[in-house]
Amino acid sequence: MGHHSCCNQQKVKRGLWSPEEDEKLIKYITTHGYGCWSEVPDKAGLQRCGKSCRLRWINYLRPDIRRGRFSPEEEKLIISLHAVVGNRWAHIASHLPGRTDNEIKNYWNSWIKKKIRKPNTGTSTSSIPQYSNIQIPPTLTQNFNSLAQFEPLANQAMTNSNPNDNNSIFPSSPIPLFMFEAECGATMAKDDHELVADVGNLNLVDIWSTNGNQNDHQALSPLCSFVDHNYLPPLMDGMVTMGPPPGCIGEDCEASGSHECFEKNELSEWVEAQQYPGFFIWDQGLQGQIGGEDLPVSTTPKTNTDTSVDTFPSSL
DNA sequence: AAATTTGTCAACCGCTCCGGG
DNA sequence: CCCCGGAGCGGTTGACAAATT
Repeated sequence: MGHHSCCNQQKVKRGLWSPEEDEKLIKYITTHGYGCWSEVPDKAGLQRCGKSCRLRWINYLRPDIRRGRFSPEEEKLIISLHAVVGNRWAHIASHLPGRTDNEIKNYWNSWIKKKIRKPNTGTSTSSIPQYSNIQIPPTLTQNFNSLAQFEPLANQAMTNSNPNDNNSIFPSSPIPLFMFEAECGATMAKDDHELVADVGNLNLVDIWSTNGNQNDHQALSPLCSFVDHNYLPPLMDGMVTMGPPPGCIGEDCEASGSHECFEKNELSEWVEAQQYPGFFIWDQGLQGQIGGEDLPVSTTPKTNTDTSVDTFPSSL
């Protein structure tokens, strides 16, 4: 009869909500509150399934909803949180009062589409547009000058960032300082990401792995921690673009860019040789700046002829 | 100016988790 | 222990709007 399991009513309306339906739902919820969504349609006189009512209320009708464009601060928050927790929209939304996971997800998806529109050709040409004026959040710019400074925080991050724990507090940890994916998000397998955190000191270059292949990296990296991460944060002021570094360990390294990880010292040496202190530089145009030093992009020996300077939403 | 492509966004679908029986 | 139903989550769709050709 009903072609949908959650909708047992005779006539179940779907699609966009009419103002009249909204009014009914608002009236019902504001007077009765909600306990069981599946009984809301009946009691409110709506030809909808409970799930649809819940979604409508949560995403659009509840009084504390915040509408309109994301503020620059909100956008920055989303970007930095997403860099850490990946597509955990509800988690990100919990840091933005009045915003919903759906809204943030939509925003990110259209934003990301811009970012990865041009397919990655496998050369060092970045398909990632360069954005300006994005402030790196304070937790990402802290400088660490010694392992002794860094290690307690890393341990804390490890302790608190159980990938199986939805309530992991990883985002509020001072770790990571900054992370990058080994490859362009456009071509990367979702669960095969490698992240590198540079703590502003070449001795402390470390490899971070997503939970896709964490075991591989755990053995190599004493400070390894796990984050769920799908896409890079955008390039920021002072970031540079270069080809993949040498010294990659692993057979598919050449072909795929850098699917395997680097020995700590090899990567450190290589980074040092680039004469860009404060940076580490990574595969295929994805690299970053640590510690707030702005090196002009023009100093980059760039092989990059990228002209796709997509504009970041104007409010930034 | 019409047709086509691209973008936006609310809503849907299927899945997992969890708690009660 | 399993089964069931509801809540919540994230990927995806599709209607409509906007942009482009």
